[in-house]
Amino acid sequence: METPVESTRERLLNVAEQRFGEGGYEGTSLRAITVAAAANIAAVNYHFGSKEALLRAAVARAMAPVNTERRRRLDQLEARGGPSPEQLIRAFIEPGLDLVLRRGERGAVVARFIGRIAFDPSQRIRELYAAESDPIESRYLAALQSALPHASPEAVAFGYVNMLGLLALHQSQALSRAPGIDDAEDPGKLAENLVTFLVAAFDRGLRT
Amino acid sequence: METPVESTRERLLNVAEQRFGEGGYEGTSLRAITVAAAANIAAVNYHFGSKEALLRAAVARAMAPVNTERRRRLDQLEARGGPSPEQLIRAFIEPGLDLVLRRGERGAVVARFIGRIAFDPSQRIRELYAAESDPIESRYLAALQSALPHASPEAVAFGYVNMLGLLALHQSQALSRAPGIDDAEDPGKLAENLVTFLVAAFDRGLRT
DNA sequence: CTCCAGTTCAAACGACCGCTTGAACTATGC
DNA sequence: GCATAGTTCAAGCGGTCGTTTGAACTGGAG
Repeated sequence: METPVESTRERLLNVAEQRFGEGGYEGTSLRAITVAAAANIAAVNYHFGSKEALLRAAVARAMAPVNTERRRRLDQLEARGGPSPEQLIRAFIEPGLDLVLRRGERGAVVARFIGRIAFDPSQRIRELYAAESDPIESRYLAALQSALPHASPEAVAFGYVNMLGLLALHQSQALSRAPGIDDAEDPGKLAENLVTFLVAAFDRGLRT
Repeated sequence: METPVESTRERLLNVAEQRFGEGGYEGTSLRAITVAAAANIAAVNYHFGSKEALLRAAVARAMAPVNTERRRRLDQLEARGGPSPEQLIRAFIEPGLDLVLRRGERGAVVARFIGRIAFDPSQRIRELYAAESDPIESRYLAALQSALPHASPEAVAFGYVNMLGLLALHQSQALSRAPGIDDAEDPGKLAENLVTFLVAAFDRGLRT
């Protein structure tokens, strides 16, 4: 059996990250969420205040473990000194794919939610995601720069946004329509493929 | 002065690709489009039939020159025989960035529109884009496979979707919030950076 | 001038949107 | 038993959505 009792607030967050991940922010109505969560519409405004506040809470909850794991890995790598590009890329990618995709059905839902919100059509929504991941961004950029001393800051930043984008893309599962690709088959294999792809690009694909 | 006469139909398409590119499909209302196009709301249903049909027409019109150029380049490369991965990547990326970004303000609008629609939250919308680019997809996959005989079909497909995704990402200008990145500064330079990045990834970043 | 197909228009349709209200329910502390 | 704070509820608010309607306008053909 599932958890016997789940608060209305938790049910709303769970359904919100599922529906927002499927249809985006604009494409998902509060009514659709509350019906699926067996809650009253007013419950959203009672517990969160507004639709956007519900999204904000869902993003914060979903990102928290990913951010924590990334911080932990960065701390660990920096303590040992001089991490390689591959180690840094792993420390960024794996918490986003592994940690989240390995948690079964719910993990995939969370991953898709994060990936979808990160590149939502609305800039307002994207900034909401960015605010949640910004604190670690500068740390990664600095660490990558140290690991790639021959690359210009612009080149490092270019590689970073590409890494961020590709991760979000695979998280959102928006490209599963592509031929011969079955992302969710083995998350670990996907993570390995993505890391290999990015390591090669960082190593030899950045203009000075 | 601008073009003196522009049909209602053309004005609707122009404004549609601008607004859809800014706010996404769900986030843009027909009223916002028709007001900006100085047209009546009913004109949309008269000329196209529905909101989705307007989007479909806008996607078709925006993709047409890109597809044509990609086909032309593929024909040319295959006529000469045995194109390299870099040549194939250029033949895919440059029509999407160059050809479209070099056309000034309107070009950037078209690019953002295409990039945004390609990864819209709604699967229905994404398929609408996919239908427009599918015909060439299989040609690219086959050509890439020939150029990378050591890579498995899965690896080639993986590289292809990453290429597609990164192109869409840079077209959509969704990552301009990132630090030190100014995509639109020099589209040619962006194209070069992206090609270099992808060539390295394809050359050494694909698992067998 | 008349006609007519093509196009544009103001107005309204029903449906759905996010959000609010005020009452009803629930559980805990006294 | 009773008050009280926390939570849920049905109902409805004003507003916007995509779409439709039927009339008005337009310009060229006969």
